[in-house]
Amino acid sequence: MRRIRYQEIADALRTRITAGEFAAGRVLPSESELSTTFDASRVTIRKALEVLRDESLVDARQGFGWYVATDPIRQPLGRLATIEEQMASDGIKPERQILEFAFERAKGRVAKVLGNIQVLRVKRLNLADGEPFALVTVWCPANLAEHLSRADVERSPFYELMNIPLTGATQTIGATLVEAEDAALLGVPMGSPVLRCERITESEGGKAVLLSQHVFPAHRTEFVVDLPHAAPSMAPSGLRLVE
Amino acid sequence: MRRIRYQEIADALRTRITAGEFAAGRVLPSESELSTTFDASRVTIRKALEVLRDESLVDARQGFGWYVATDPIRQPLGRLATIEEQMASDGIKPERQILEFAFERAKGRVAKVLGNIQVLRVKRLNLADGEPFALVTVWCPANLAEHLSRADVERSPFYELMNIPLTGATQTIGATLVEAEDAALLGVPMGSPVLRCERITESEGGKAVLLSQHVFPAHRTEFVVDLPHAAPSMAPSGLRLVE
DNA sequence: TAGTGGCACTTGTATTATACTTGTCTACAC
DNA sequence: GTGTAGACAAGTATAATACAAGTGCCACTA
Repeated sequence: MRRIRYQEIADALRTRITAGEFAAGRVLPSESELSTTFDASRVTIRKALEVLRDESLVDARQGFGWYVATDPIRQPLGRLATIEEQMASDGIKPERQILEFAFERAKGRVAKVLGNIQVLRVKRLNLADGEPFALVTVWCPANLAEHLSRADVERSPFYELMNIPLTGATQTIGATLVEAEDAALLGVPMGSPVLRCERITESEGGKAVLLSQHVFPAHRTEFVVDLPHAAPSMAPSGLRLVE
Repeated sequence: MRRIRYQEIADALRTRITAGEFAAGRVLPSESELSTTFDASRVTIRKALEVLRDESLVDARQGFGWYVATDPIRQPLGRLATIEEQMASDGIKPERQILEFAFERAKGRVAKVLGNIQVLRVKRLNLADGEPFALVTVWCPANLAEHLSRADVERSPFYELMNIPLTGATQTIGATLVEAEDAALLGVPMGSPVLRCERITESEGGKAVLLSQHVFPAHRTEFVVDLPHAAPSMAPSGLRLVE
């Protein structure tokens, strides 16, 4: 069965666009240009583009050209897949095992970040295909966590459970040797390197509403950071010296 | 993929301005001067400058000229300070020590990223106040590195020496135990954890033009990543599993 | 010395022309 | 219904030009 030509072209363009070949806001090649590259008449190219316009993937202005539509929802999709999406696409089933679940008074680093208040502390082991790959402790102000049950945090990621908008986060990544207790939980030998990550998640107004510490066995995990513009530095951007 | 000309020029000017090429309060080249250097009409140059004025990056006075706006608040938007700026503000003097400098044929991982071509390989030790904090190896296609001398790469960061525009980079961060040779160079005991980072820097069109591998002693360094919008995931965004 | 005018330069703002784009139509073939 | 080929209208970005108005500077003058 032969496919209709303009739909073929639409498919080709769609994949190239969703692959990020044309960044948002940039202009596609003109109809006549595409006409020569696809060896099709301008009318056919137009039909293909109009299919994509119906999908609100692209748009056009007379005298200007075709450009990929700026869809804010599509943006995060263009970035790196989160680890859960990656797992899902790999057919790996993520599991969570709650180790600790307690309301208590913030102290030390937690009090410094969230304030000297009552907090919920959840310690959780994340597994991929039965293998542990992350040990996470999350602290959340008690007044924002009153509706949460132990079953809730076992079933869903924490960020989905917050019923206030989360606007941003700052993340610190370092490396250390694994501690004895963590080694047992993660199933790695003593002396293994681990990635340590602290994340402060903010709500509107820049107020910190979540503090989380993550421990990843280094042999199974790595971070990938996309930098839209290379910083003029000898060091990868974001690195800093600690005393 | 076509781009609107004046936006291209605005981008070029923006990077040059944010890179500090024109100190705050100083005057930019005149419109007609820019017109000849960019080989564009004055109208187009004006449009580009007006884009930057909307970003309150520059401003103009009739009969005087264009000057970069003195807006210190804008700085954090220019993303995190590089490690060199941080050092400068701390009064620490960065030094570089060239360990290896050789033209050779790409092989293995290097060939996979840059292609099977002739490359320049530079291995460099970075020091802060005389203390080593990073071991960096950079591979660069030979045809882009012909003008570089050993003294050049000792004096300046690599990214400043490239005379083609660098548009972005992808960075992978992991942790391992230090290798014997690296331990000696970095002055850390065997069995210490280190942060390992691989960075692929791209030029226009997404073509990889630099491959660099970095080793940082974990006790002195950590990464800080600002996430404009928190990803809905239990894991810090960018983490991925390795086999 | 102090003031003034001229001059070269700048930005601000038009106008015109041109090349290129999309939008739309007709005619024709399969 | 699908595709090709062509033509024309309408819209856009840019180039080239011209001129008004503001600024800085310097030589000249009283």
